[in-house]
Formats: sequence, C-alpha cells, structure tokens
Amino acid sequence: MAHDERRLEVLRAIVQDYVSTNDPVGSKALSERHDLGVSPATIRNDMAVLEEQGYIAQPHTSAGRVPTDKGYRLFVDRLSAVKPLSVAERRAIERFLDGAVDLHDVLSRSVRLLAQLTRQVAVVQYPTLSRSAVRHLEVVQLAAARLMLVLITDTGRVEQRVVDTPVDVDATAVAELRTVLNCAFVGVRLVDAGDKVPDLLETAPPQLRGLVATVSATLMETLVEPSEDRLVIGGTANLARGSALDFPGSLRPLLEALEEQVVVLRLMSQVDASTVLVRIGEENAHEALTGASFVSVGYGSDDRALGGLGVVGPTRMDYPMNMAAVRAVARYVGHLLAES
Amino acid sequence: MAHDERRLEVLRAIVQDYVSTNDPVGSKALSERHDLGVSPATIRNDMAVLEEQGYIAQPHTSAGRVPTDKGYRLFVDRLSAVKPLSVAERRAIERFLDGAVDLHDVLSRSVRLLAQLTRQVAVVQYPTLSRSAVRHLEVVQLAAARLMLVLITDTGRVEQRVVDTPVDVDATAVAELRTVLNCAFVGVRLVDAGDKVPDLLETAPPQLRGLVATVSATLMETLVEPSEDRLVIGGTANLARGSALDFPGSLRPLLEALEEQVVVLRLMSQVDASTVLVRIGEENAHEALTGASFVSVGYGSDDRALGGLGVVGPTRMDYPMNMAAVRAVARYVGHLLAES
DNA sequence: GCCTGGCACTCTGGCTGTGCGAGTGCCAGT
DNA sequence: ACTGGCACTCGCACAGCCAGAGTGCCAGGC
Repeated sequence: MAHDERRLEVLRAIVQDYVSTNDPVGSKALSERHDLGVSPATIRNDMAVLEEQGYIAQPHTSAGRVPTDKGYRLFVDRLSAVKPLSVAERRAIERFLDGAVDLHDVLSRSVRLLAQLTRQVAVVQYPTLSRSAVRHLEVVQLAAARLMLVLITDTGRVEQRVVDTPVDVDATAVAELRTVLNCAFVGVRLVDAGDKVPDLLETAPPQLRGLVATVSATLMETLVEPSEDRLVIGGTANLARGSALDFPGSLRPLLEALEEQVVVLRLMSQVDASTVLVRIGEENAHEALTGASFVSVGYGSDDRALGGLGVVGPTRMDYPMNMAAVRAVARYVGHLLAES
Repeated sequence: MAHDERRLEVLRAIVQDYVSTNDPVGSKALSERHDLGVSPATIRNDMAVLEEQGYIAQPHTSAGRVPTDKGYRLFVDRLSAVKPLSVAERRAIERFLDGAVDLHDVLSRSVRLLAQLTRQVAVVQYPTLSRSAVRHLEVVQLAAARLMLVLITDTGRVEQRVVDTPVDVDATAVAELRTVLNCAFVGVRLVDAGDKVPDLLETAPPQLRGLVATVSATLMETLVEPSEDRLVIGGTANLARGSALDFPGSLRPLLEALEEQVVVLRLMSQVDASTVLVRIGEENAHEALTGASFVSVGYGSDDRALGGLGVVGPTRMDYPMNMAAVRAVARYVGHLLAES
C-alpha cells in the first residue's frame, strides 16, 4: 500500500528534521522541506495516524510533533541506511590512532576521537580480562616475604597485585616460580586459567608447592574477579552543549550514571563485534538514562569481542552518523590490538 | 584599630553567609545572623569601604553584596581556620581506601572519596614518572624481533612499550638483557636514569651492546617524556548541582578544560606536599576557569611530592572544608603509597 | 476513496506594565 | 563614631495581552 509507505516516509522526515533543528516539526514545515508530493493537510492526517500508533507525540497541543522512543526505534531498524564515513574521516581516524604507544594510549585516543567525531559522550571499555589470554607473568620480589605479581595479557593489559608470603622467599625460588607460572599459563585464556591451578599444584616441584599455593590464590582473585572491567570516558563536555533542551531535568543523573560505570558496563556486556547495538531512551530501563540513547559495538578480531565501545547522547541524535563512527573506530581499534 | 578588625569580621561573615545561602547578603541579614554588635547602618558603612577596596561587589544596585575573588583570597589567607575533619570522616577515609589492590585502585578510590567528601569535582594525578624510581624492569619476548619492555616504579606505576629490534633475538640474550637492565636501573630515579645509559653501553657485554642501544632509546622515551602525566577525574556530576547559579554561561568550557587535562596538570606541577594551594577564580588565568576555584596539595612521603590531588569547584565554595578534606586524603594516599 | 483548501480553535512564548520588597546611601542627631 | 530615619533605585514576580504556529475537522474536487 502506497499509503503506509508514505507514512513511513513522513516519519523519516520528522526524525531527520527534528534531529537537525531541535524544533518540534509541523505539517507545513515538513511539506516545504521535503518532496512528499502531498499537501500539509494530508500530512496532518498521516501524522495523526502515526501519533495514534505511538511513533510520534506532541509536547503541547499546537506544537509540532516529536518522535517517540518507539519512533526512533522504527527509524533505526527500517528507515536508516548506515552512511559510510567520508575518506577524510577515515584518514582522520588513522592519523589519530596511529602512533599510540600502549593500550592505555590506544583507548584514550579512541575515546577522544570518538567524542570529537560524534560530538557525544564516548565510552571505551578495556579489553575484558576473562576473554584475554596470558602473555606473560612476572614475579618481582619487593621484600623477603613480599612479592609482586604482574600479569600481562595479549591485549596489552597489565594487572599487578602484591602478595605477602607466610615465609621468606629466596631469589632462586622466585626465579623458579616465574618459570613454573609462565610454563603453565602463557597462552591460556584467563577464563580457563582457574582449571589449571590444581594441575599446577601437583606438577610443581615439591619445594615450591607452598609458594605456588599462596600465589595462585591471589592470581585467581585477579583473574576471575571480573569486577575490574574498566572504562574510559570522554567528551562529557558535549553533554553541556544543548543540555537544557536535550536533558530535561539536568544532566546530573546522567553524569552520575556514567561515573558509576556499572550501568554502562552492563550494556557493554551485551555487545558483539558484528552488529551495532542501539538502545533508545526507555529501552535502557534505567531512570537516569531516560532521554538518552546508547550506540555501541564490540571491538576485537572477528571471532571474539575483546570489549565494547560506544557513545551516549540524547535520543535526539543522528543515529546513522553515530553508528557509522562507532563501527569504524571499533574496527580500527580491533586491528590495532590484534597486531600488537 | 578596632575599626579595621570589625571590617574584616564583616567580610568573613559575608563570605560564610554567601557560601551557605548562595544569596547576595545584605546589611540587615548580616546583623541578624551574626553578633557584630553594631547596627545595620554601621555595617553598611563598612561594606561601602570593603566594596571600594574591591573585596566585595554588588551584582545589581540594591541587591546584597557578594565576595569578589580578592575577597575570597583575603578570607582564605587571613580569616579561615582549617577545620579538622570529624572522627567519622577520618574513619570513612580509611575504610574507603583500605583494601585497594593496586595503584589504579588507590587513585580511583581517592577520587571517588574526595568527590563524595567535598561534593566537588575531584582530580588526582598519577605519581609523576620523573620523581619515581625504578623498581623493576621486565623484558618480554613477543616475537623473534619484537620485545616488550615493562617498567615498574616504586610508586606502583606500570609502563609498557613495544620495541622492534633490527635483528632476531634469542632467549638467553633476553635473559641477559633483563639482568643488565635491572642491575643498572633498579633503585634509580627516573630523572637520573638518562645519565646512566652511556655507562651502560660501555659496561654491557659486547654481544649485548646493539640490543641495549635499541632498547635504551625506547626506554629514554618512556622515562624522559613527561607527557604521560595522567589524571583521574571524578565527581563531575557535582558540577551540575547548582550549575545555573554557579557557572553563569554553561559548564561546558569547564568540562572541556578538565578533559584537556593540560590546564590541571600545569596547576598540579606547582603543588607541594606541605601546604594546600588555593587558586581562586581569575587567579587561574584561564578563561574556562573563571568562576572556578582550585584547591590542591601534593601527596607523597614527606620529602618529595609524588603527585598532586585536589578539587575544582565554584569560587563560592566552602574553602576550609575543602582544604581539610584535600589535605586529609593526600596524607592518607601518601602513606598508602609509601608502604606498598 | 483519497487528497486538498479553508476555517475555527487552542495553546505557548514573548512583551509590557505594575507593584512590592530588598537593599542602599546619605544625613542629621546623639 | 555610631545610629535611626528617609528617600531612592532596581530587580523580580505576576498578570494580562497579542501574535504566531499548529492542529482537527469538514466540505468539496479529482
């Protein structure tokens, strides 16, 4: 039916206009700015139907219409083509990210880049420990009965813990411990490392068993506890751009939620590397994120997502652009981490 | 002269009232809320003088008076006693910071703590690399001609760099390199490490010289470049509390300045561990910080400041409270880092 | 049956004018 | 040197009003 089709076209036009102007859009303005081939009156009828179906709403009687969350959802699912980035933008990404010296550098550059590209708040998750593998384990002796354990993952993360041992340890024991640990764990996914500990206790030379037992307790704690999934956040200044308009009350709850991290981390955990995940307004099921949308995707080599990254902004955002930017940056970060 | 003294008393009263109520304070309100022993009319005369001297100003004719930056300065320098924290607060600090497992954990807990305590934006600097000493240097072989260098400082910072070598390296060379580097650098302040490199080149076994040369170039870069002085920032949500009132335009410039980090780092570089540094409004000589004050202090064992921490808030802040909190947290962080 | 132009209606936002209250500065008196 | 009194100045809040934008509905045309 040409009928329904035009109605969708009207919805698309409303979303586009509203996103770019930030004014509720009326039937007259619509017919002027878009070639819908029908008069404002007809558009009004369509709008009435769209409103009844819950895709748009009017803030006040006699103001224009505004897309609802449901309207944005339809737009994202059916009406928007992901627009490819311009060559200049691609080049900017490369220029910006090349030359990063370590993991933290890669991630903090990414966050700045993403914030700049999208003019939204950018969020980048550190590679999840559980999905990384051990590249190296280092044991440093700090004192007679105090060791420092340094874990280096294949994604470049470095984690350290201090361990107090019940008895003094001598230098050769430290060296042996290092060898034993590395033989046992290098190349092993952290998620599988737990299973290896019992074996290790059996196969280790007798004189090391006590030490290994002490150390592996701490190790397990470091590896298994996924609590420390860290986030880098940037571009919060972008929130204060159209603030009063976009976030009704204040942006405080949103800023708080971002700092809490836990909300964002939960979202990130649902992400995979192949499709861009969009959460719109109420869909986030979190009070502070009312009025906010979340565009995210996993990064990592094709088979497994090491972590996620994305942007947070008002529901009134340019979805195609944000989705494109997020995906492009994620791809590039994935490559960078794969080759280092 | 009892005259001048009372005038200062009036200024103090104005600052206190204004900070707590956020309303310009008038002569009548002053005489009611404080025991100044004189009538409003007299206070008016004093206020006229204070205004002439530039300590206070009135936003509009016939509104009360508001302290100027100069007024706050005088208040901080001469009129305020640093109020000691309550026992409960001290205990809260301990409870909050104990149990931190590594450097990042200590600092991010501190930032949260400080933000909560002061209800301002909190800023904590990572221990400056140049003032730290080498605890351990680790060399990990990633591939035949690719090494990873891991630097661990006595403050718990870990820095890593990947080095590509011109020729393949074998495992024994890696082990020797590790030994050589550690013998040479462990315990050395990073700021002094540069001088050691030439010696190292001479004393190293001949077959290692090439490798040492390659590696030390990267090493120098890591050590000397102080670019990577990192910051942890938290509590930005507190900016959005009284926002409209405290930061006239919007908080965007302030948020941008905080994310830039460079402005804050410059301030941090002036900090030492013994005195709390307060920068008020215009004193910051940075446009974005107009209307903002900065309270900071160095942390570290007594002799040297490892880094700085502080809070940023509106000039209209409770200086004594903030100064006390900042100092207390800095002390505690200093202890924690010293003993680890 | 769908689209269109016209019309009456509603509601918000901005503008103006007014009165009130808060606060000041000055002056004369103690 | 301090105090009480007084006239004056503004900003703010409130009410009333007007204009503009946008809608819904209806009757007529293709």
